[in-house]
Amino acid sequence: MLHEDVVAHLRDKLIDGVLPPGSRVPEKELCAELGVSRTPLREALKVLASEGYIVLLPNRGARVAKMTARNMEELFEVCGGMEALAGELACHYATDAEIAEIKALHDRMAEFYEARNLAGYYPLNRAIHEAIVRATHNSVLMNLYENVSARIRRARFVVPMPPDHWRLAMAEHEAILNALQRRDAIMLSSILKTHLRNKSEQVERAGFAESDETPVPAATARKTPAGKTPAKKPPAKKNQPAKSEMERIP
Amino acid sequence: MLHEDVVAHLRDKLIDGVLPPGSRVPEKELCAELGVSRTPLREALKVLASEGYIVLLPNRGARVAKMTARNMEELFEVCGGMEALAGELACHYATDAEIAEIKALHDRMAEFYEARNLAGYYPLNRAIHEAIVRATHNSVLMNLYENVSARIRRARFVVPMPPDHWRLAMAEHEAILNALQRRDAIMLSSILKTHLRNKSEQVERAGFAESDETPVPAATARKTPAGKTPAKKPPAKKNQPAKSEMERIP
DNA sequence: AATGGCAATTTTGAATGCAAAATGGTTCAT
DNA sequence: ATGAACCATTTTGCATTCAAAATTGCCATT
Repeated sequence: MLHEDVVAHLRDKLIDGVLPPGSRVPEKELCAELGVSRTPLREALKVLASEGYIVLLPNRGARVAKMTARNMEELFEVCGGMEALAGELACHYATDAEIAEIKALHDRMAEFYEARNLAGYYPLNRAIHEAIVRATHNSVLMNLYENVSARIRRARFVVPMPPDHWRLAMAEHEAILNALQRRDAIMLSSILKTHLRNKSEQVERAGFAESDETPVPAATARKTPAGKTPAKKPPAKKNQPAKSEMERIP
Repeated sequence: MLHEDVVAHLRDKLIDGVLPPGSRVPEKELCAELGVSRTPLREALKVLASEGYIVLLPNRGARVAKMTARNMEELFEVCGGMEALAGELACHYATDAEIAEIKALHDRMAEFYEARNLAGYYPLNRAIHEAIVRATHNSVLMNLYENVSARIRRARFVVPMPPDHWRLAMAEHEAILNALQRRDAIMLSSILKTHLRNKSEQVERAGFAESDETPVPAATARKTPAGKTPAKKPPAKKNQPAKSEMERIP
């Protein structure tokens, strides 16, 4: 299964930001790196484009999809809707065992919160949300959620976590678990949507100005940016919507 | 843009049921039919697989995704969640012009309802739902909705429309328009979810038992577009190799 | 020096070719 | 007769090749 491997590998690279938003996707170098020919690689690019990670420009190759503030907003809106739906469905369809499992995850996460261990907290937070989605027993929703949440995850490197936000998030998680245990669909749905909106606002406040205009030129091993030594651009473009670089999509 | 053409063409074929669920996707014949080589066709298959229309079996080619009752249920659940979200967002983001446009569509649809013209009614019904989603100004949601609703549309050939169901649907649409005009997000969201659930139940009642086990074989040029009247189960086995085709998905 | 045009190179998109796997049919042993 | 094993054919997956488009570099002209 070479094809799926290539898709998975590239998707991870895109989620992890190894290939920076706005940059070109260098077919040749990726072929060399993965040890495959262009055929399976191009197939993978088509798939990743349909998943929203990259954009295909006819006769001009692929570029990594940018993360604009608006785009993140959209993703959060959709993700919030999905989580709300997941909560509602989970209240109907989750088994007691699944709810117990989620409680276990929650308790472990709470311990990390008490210890103020963010690195331990994050994975469990994610695991809980994924477990809720799984508990819907709705594979269509699982797939779409995986896509949307992964696209959001691309932005995770810019989120700080102020103490009061963290406290609020933890309180919301208490309410989430509580509503799920009572199988209160309306309540769980509502809390999850609020939870996501808070996260969205927090991310928005953290700001995307920088990723809006990465002047990143070409490619993979960018030891030395060949193009135009962007080094000192940041202050200049702050207020401008900055379509300067990437918007060459005529 | 040859690649996109191939994807679009095949997707239409899949939505329209020209390639029946469960059947093999004959690469060679589609190449001949579309006048392209296998390379762009296979790229298209990968994309369609990621969109959920077909299933790729390693070293065994592609098969058209089946529509089981459970799968339809899942799609309707997700679609309902999306429409509810769309209604909510549309109340916030729609322009007055967009709402006016939706009202215009609604009024035209109402006329077809009065005339009991189902063929005229359906496209407008769909146009209204799409317009609501567009009015969210959320392109992520638009893309996902397009995918989910198209996958549901594959099942449309089995839905009858009893008079009282139609009356109920029309009443719901009145309420939808009303809530949207008042920008009552909660209400609109709720009505849309109910509206979809009703449609889902109606479709479920119509039944999918048949498509759960379509003995349909290879399927290249199906002149008879998969009418819901196979009616000839006995001879079906005779005409086709039958078993060697379908159930080899271990 | 800056701009415009032209040729060389690179990159993209699709067709073809080739090895491995699966499928189908036949033969042969039980 | 059943079915296990073998070989021929088809199909699949990927690599390679080829033509067209875009990008780049160079030079001439202003």
